[in-house]
Amino acid sequence: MAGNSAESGITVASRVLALLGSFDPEHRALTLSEMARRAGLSLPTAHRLVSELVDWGAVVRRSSGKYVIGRRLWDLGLLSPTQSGLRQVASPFLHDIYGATLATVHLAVRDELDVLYLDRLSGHASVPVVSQIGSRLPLHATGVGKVLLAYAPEDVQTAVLSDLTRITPYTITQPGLLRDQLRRVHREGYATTVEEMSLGACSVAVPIRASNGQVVAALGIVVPTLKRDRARLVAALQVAAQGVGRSLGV
Amino acid sequence: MAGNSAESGITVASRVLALLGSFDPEHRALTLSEMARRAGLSLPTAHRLVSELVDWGAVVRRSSGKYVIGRRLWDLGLLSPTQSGLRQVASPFLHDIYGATLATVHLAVRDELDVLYLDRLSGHASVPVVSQIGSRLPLHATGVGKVLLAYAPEDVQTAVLSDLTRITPYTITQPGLLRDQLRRVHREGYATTVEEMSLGACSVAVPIRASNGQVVAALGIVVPTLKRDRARLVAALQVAAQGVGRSLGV
DNA sequence: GACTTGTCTTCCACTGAACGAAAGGGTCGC
DNA sequence: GCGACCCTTTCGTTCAGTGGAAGACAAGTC
Repeated sequence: MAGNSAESGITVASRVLALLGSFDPEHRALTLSEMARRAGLSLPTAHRLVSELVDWGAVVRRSSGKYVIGRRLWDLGLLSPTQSGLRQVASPFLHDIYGATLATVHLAVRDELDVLYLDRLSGHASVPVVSQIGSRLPLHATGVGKVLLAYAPEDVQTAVLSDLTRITPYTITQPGLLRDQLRRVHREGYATTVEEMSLGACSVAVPIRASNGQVVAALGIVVPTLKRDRARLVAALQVAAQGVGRSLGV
Repeated sequence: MAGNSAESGITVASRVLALLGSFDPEHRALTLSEMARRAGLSLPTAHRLVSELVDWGAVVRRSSGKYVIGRRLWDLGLLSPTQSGLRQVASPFLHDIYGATLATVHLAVRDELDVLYLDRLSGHASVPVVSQIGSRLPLHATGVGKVLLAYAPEDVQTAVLSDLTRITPYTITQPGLLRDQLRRVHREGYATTVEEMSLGACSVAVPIRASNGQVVAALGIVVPTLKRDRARLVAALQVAAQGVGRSLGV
């Protein structure tokens, strides 16, 4: 998880970015002192920079004593063409799947050694899942992750296989076993997990291919149990994935 | 639309922000020179700052010769608690509405003198609409806009009413007429538009109230025509809006 | 009441990071 | 060949940014 920053970087820009980087999904609201500490800056410096971020157009905002990410950054992020473009194209197909399965539906891409969730669609009665839009989870313990890993470059695969953290008792931690599964993903065109990420949740996922055949994302669902209807779920997913791929242009 | 920047601000932070601000929904991919020009910076300065943004964790990214907003900024923006929190709570209810109406569904808040779209949900066969998640539209020409305007402070209302830009031949540009409609929103609990934003599109919208009664957002749908079933649409929206409000906590 | 511990904010003298002019390369199209 | 775009690098000057120290306020604790 997390964990870059690294290189000192004595530039102002890097300090600004360090300040913004002090926010993460578990720390969405921070006091000035917390931000300064997490960013490794002196308090006066943090104060000045944060004030500029506030004065400008709501990049960060004060909310009941703490600082939070503001609207301006929210909509700036939405301009990211790859994330938002894919999301927008895929959106109607996600609803199709949701309509057909009533399961939690995920659209995800690989970001380095993690799954990055681009979209999540869940109803009132869906299985509780840990994923959130914008959050990252390990590649080896999720359905979409296994798909993305199966089509990832060799060096990514070896890197992931060399560090299979256990999350539940059912998480696959043996490299050989996982490699077998990845091969099967290639053969059968879909991946599954059974309580490997969270107890009581199973998942099925398929790749989304651009017109050139390249796997650019994955589409998956989370269900309470993988009963007999696995074939039906896979079929629904594949129809949607092909639809997304065709709409992608590239 | 748009349009702050204003105050020069000779600080580095402001330059970084100016560079990021050179992106907008119509300019999602820019060359270095374009960014420098739009941000009012010299080319070497822009080059250095942008390089830092790239070197750090993909705040911006090069994509086929141009620069685009990167993943890091995308997920930073998603940490914004107000936007994402509301979105997440409302999401299942949006699907309910979609299921009941098959129309394009909108979740929006007011941002200064504009509607800011937090979420949009549309199917394959929905009416084409201009809104995008993260985009802004005028308050006076959209269904959700009228709702948000009706519950906005007096000074916001007068500001908006004093500048009613015409968008289609049916856009309401007479302050008196719009004020009447706003009063009706209070009375009847919903707002409508008929081709006021784009030809061939009508809309219905209702307010979302937090537990304290405050209107915090609006929920709306876009349909081809407002036939007899207006009452049914309003009912579906109100059920969902109450559901969101109850789930909101505050 | 005074004392601790936590916020955030302001001041100010020193210094080194950021600036832009100018020049070096790359790649198009004509 | 030329011109018109891009992007990148170098380098000396200068001014913006830095952190120590101290002030201001609020919430506990004794």
